[in-house]
Amino acid sequence: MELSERQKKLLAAIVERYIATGEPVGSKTLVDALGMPVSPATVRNEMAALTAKGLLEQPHTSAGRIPSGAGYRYYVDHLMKQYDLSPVEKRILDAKLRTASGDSRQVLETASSLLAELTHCAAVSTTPSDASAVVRRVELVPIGARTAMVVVLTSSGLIKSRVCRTDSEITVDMAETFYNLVNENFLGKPTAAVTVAKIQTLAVSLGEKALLMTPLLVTLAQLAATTERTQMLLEGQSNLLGYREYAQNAFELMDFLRHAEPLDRVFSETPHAPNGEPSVVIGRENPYRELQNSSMIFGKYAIAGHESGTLGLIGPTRMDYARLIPSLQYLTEIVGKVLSDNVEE
Amino acid sequence: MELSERQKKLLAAIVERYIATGEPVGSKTLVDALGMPVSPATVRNEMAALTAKGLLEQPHTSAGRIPSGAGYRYYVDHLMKQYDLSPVEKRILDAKLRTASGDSRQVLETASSLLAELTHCAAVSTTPSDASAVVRRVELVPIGARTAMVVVLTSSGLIKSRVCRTDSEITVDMAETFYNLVNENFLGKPTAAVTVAKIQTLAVSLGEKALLMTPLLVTLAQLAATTERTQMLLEGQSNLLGYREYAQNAFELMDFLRHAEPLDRVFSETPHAPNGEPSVVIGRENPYRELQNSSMIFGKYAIAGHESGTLGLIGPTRMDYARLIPSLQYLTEIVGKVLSDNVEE
DNA sequence: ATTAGCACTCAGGCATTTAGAGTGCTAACG
DNA sequence: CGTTAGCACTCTAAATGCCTGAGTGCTAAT
Repeated sequence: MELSERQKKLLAAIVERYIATGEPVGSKTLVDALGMPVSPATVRNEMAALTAKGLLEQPHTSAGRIPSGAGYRYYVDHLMKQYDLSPVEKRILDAKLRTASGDSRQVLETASSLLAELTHCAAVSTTPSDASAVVRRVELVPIGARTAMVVVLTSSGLIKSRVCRTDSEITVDMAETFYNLVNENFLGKPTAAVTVAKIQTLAVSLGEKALLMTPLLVTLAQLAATTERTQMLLEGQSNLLGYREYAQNAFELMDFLRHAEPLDRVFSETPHAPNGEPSVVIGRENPYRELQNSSMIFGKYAIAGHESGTLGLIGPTRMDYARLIPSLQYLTEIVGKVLSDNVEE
Repeated sequence: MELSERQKKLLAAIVERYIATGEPVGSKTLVDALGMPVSPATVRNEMAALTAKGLLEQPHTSAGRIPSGAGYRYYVDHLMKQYDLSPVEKRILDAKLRTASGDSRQVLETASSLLAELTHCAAVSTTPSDASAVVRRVELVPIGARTAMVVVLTSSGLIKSRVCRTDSEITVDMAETFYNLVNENFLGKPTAAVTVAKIQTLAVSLGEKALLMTPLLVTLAQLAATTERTQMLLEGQSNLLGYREYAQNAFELMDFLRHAEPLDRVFSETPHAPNGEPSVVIGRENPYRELQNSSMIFGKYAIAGHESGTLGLIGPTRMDYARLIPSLQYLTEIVGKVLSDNVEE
């Protein structure tokens, strides 16, 4: 797509103005705003050319132009000047995230909240998942006579725990049997290997102890499963209600986002730059009908060098890409850093 | 307020019809629907009387009547016939909640989700808080050389854990010092007594070990604080978008609900029946402007006999009280039961 | 006490008008 | 040739007026 310098300047101006005001922009407004040394008529000619190339569209004849999907795409890819966060803002975000450190879920929750607040969009994050993760450690914490907490620690730094009630008292002997069983069968194995099926075969060899042991082992399997399954956290859906473009179909979108799992498909199908640059999916580029009025920006965060999960945001196509992309990028970076702290050296 | 039998019957019919259709109901519709042995004119007279008593109101002269706040109130207090859940539904709810048992937060999350789904309203729940709770047990779970998980168990059955990183290695010696310190100073004490201030005074007596110990103790204090602080969980906000009455001010309400803390004030200020009956706050009775188009139904769930937290729902004033009140009541009951399981005998 | 009849009110739907913003085209200009 | 002024044209949004139908309150008759 070949554009003259003037056309580029105009396209950028139109996109930015439309993002700011939400109103179609006309030739006159444009000359006034830019202080251009040409007349509205000239601008009109250029706008007609841009429309012919498919970069702009008209809601109706007597309105100004708004960027088309391709228009936003060109803007994002070639014209946009990114506005980074100020050092102060960065430090604030840093601090807020650090206080949540420890529990990965809580880190992601705060990250999503911060992102939503920062961008006035809906923010989504997926819990880290690492197919190559193995079980590094399992602990049994006594809680009561018949209650214990099972703790699983993976090589990717995930720590998950869950309380388990058993039918009989948990004796020292039982605990020992449990640890032995775990050490022999699961430690160092991929988390995917800790399944209920595997446990059933083990139970056979346990004889009479099996009955007492299974609740603990099943809990362990459930925990292992949660480390595998990526969960979606969504924050700030209500931000979207503020935008005119969602006035009509707010309900539809909200309902789609409630069961956010399909988003994962978008995340994985979109080819993304390996250098940590966020991906941008604009309007119609989106595979889901419900999202075709929306844009998404998302990036992978890396725990100890491994890409593990995604942080993203969803907003109207008319979003402030120049500001939001760097914001998202910064947050994925520090989320990765904070979460990497959990991985032992 | 004295009403004739016929007036009661009419009021109930009007409320129920308006709840079902959302349209103002007129005299003709009413006779048709009820198959009453009187003419529309008679009904009109009665309706005029009910309007005079403040139980009905007219959106405008040429429309039918809709119930006023007082009308709903009278209906809820005197006329309504509650529809209990079917045994099948109850069993399903039971089962779904049991699978979440173990973590109290997760129980409340599922309870809220179920409630939201069941009622098509927004559901809110507060984490249990028990001022009389004492620290029953503290455990330190080794995670890595410099990382440990602190687990706190309270007499009210709450289990909270958090990962803590320290500056130096966690030796057996350190762990022992930690346990001694905890046993002597915090075990059996109210959770409110585990404060950073208290820890600082302890640190003095520790001498050189203080520096190593403080991260662990501070984590402990944070955990104790989380057991104290009631958290709010909100689910199903998007359900509200489906109702006509929220079409206008959806954003305002959503925004209010985001920071749900103020709801706690409503919960505590409303006098509630001690026999486990849910409280109902209708429209204007609500202290917050943002909620004056809404009604709330909520009840306290009890853990081992102590009222601990609240389960509630928020929807349009025009909600199906007769069905929702029993639903909420049933859920508070079983949430209480499930959470009570965590309290050791 | 109940009812039929009737005049009255008012929101919502529909067509019409008006104002204004923005366009595309053409002819003139440097 | 690129740029510009001028102008007729298009189309939306807002304003206006009319009409219809649902629903009411009142009155007089049963």
